[in-house]
Amino acid sequence: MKQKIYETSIALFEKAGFSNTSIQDIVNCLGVTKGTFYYYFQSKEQLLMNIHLDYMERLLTQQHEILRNETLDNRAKVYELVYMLLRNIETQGTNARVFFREMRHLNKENLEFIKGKRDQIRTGMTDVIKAGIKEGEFRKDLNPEIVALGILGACNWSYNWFNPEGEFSDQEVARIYIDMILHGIET
Amino acid sequence: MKQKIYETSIALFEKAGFSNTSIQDIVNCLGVTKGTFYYYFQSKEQLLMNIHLDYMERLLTQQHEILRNETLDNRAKVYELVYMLLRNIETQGTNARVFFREMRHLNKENLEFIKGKRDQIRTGMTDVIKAGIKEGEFRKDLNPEIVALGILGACNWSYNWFNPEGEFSDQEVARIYIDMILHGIET
Amino acid sequence: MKQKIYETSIALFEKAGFSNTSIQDIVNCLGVTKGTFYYYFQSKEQLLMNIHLDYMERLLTQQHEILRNETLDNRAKVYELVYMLLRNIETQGTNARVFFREMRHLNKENLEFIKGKRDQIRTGMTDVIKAGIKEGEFRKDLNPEIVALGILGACNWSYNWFNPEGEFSDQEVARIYIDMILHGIET
Amino acid sequence: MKQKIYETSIALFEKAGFSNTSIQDIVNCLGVTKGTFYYYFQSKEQLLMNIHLDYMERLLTQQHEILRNETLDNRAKVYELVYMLLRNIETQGTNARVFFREMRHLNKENLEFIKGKRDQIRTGMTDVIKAGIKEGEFRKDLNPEIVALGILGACNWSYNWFNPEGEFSDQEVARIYIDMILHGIET
DNA sequence: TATGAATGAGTGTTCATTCAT
DNA sequence: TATGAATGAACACTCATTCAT
Repeated sequence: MKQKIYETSIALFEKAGFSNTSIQDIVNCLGVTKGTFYYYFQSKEQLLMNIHLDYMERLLTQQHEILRNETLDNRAKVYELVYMLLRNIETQGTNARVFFREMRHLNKENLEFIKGKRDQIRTGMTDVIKAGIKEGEFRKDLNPEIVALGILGACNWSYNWFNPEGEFSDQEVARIYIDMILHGIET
Repeated sequence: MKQKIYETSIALFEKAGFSNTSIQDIVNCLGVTKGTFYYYFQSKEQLLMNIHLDYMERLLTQQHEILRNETLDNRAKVYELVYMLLRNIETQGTNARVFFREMRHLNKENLEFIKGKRDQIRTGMTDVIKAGIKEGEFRKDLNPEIVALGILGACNWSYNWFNPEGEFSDQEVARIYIDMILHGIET
Repeated sequence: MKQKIYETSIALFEKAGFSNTSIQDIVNCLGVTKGTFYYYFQSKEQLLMNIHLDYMERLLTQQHEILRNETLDNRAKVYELVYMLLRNIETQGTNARVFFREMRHLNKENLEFIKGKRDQIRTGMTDVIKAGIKEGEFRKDLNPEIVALGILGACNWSYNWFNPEGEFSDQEVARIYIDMILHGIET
Repeated sequence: MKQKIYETSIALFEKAGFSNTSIQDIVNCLGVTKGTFYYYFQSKEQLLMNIHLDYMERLLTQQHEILRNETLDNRAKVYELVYMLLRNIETQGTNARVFFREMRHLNKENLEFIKGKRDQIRTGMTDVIKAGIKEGEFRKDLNPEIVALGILGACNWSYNWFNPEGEFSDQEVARIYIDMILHGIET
């Protein structure tokens, strides 16, 4: 039941937004009553926090795998990170959209916590860029912080438009992005 | 007074979000009463729509200037477009954040309208990429639609982190982005 | 202008009801502003009271004419009274409907006053019935008060259905009513 | 509780009118909160609709009983119908007054529905008159539609003045009305 | 004679949450 | 484990009315 509430909520939050989805909407969808919701979740926000935590946990685990993989050079790591972000947005489109859109409905404390996690993603990317510069793989005249933010922006923004049924798969988009990031678009 | 309500609203919407900002909050800030708000605006949503229209209008006007400027080659146009987007996010940070975050609170009809405008920005960028490919300025082996989305993502995402008081100005960020986009980060 | 406000109000009150018609609605219809309304009328209720007073005044004047006409016997007076009531509902349908429906929106004092006037109509009818009984024109075994209320009910109720464009004119309805009242419907 | 809200509402609607009775007024009367009202009723109007439906249902059931009673001739049926209408106005005075006065506060759809039901009462009466004319019980030179409207008017109007504590009972009024309707008031 | 800005009390309605059962 | 009745605070919005100009 807890799982069912969790999944139904995500689906509804994506469709109508967190604010516009009432507990009543959620339990109506499941044919139970509001009491049931509060048996499993302390509050509406705690449910939202759960969704965020799960999403971040998954991302951080995958990032961790990539970063500690010593068989990859930094070029390959950037590729894997970009692909990982896009893949998660594709395979978990609903969760991803809820994550990116509804973060602001967390209270201050929870928000800080999630922002901290999100920052780990950013610093992970930044560190790879920095390492690549050190190793001579990447140009040293481009600020690694800004470059990382640019790459993350390109990836994260795709939650707005990425369509799994569309012409391009997550892998193809990742390939194009990496090609552009590594070699530029100029002839 | 209309202008004062408009500006106060944007400030509050940014701080707390559209849903979490009540008309009461807005008018309290100004020391007037709710009636006054409704004297100037038909509804809370119409105010939000006004904010969106203004923001898009400004962007589209500036984009138009760039696109029709025949002294610029496509490389220069991409630069100007990137700079324009970042500059607007810097100089109108508050408006920009409200724009990107609260779009979903428009009703269906208004949302479609604004999405149409937003699409003009996207096709503007795409067209420049395509033209650049035709002119031999840009590589022909990278899909222009995806490239455009990548560039816009990198730019737009900056509303999340861009800080006018920070180390880098909009112009510097634009320069780094363009350098990366045109030449890549690889050595 | 006062007259224009007066007439527009009646039209709107009939369409949407007194409560559901705002001063704004009224002045919008005339292309003026609310201040103008309050220049001519002290309050929304005072306007309603004016409408009621006018309607009653007209009715009472006409009733007076009939009652003091010595060339008519009581039978003829009943006919004239019935015809007068129906005619007013026909020719002033809008006013009539506002009168009958919105009386309750007057405050206590005004309501009492109007009810007093309305009672004069009732006692006028009752007195004619009583006189007719005395003169031997009408049966003495029917309570004149109840009979008067029955006749008034039949007439007044017609504001609910009377349609000037319909099959029957006010005069024809009056003739049928009087025939029924005087002779009954039984063979 | 639902029943209590229902009854309290009717009482208040009668006293002050539908528009002038707020949900707050209703729940104050019961010492509960507005939430409770909305737990049982979807809206203020739905409650009004319930009141109307109940009233009409009761009337139509009773009418049905009379019409299908084959032991009654048409004369007797008219009597029973008149008595039924007056009896309901007497015994359910409050409901009746709310019914007659507040019908206009229903929305278009609901209003049409209720008007349809009300029309069944009218056509019921009309049909009896027509049948009576066919059977030779009633005069054939009086239009049955108009006659029916006259009778209904006399009856329905009584919601304005009928007082159960008054000199005359519903039965006595019905007897006088029927006598007048059948035989007329002329000597 | 008319405007237009502003008020303030009120409206119907929503909803996260609680709690006895 | 789940219900269902109830709360109470909040919300967007309306409107008759006032008043300086």
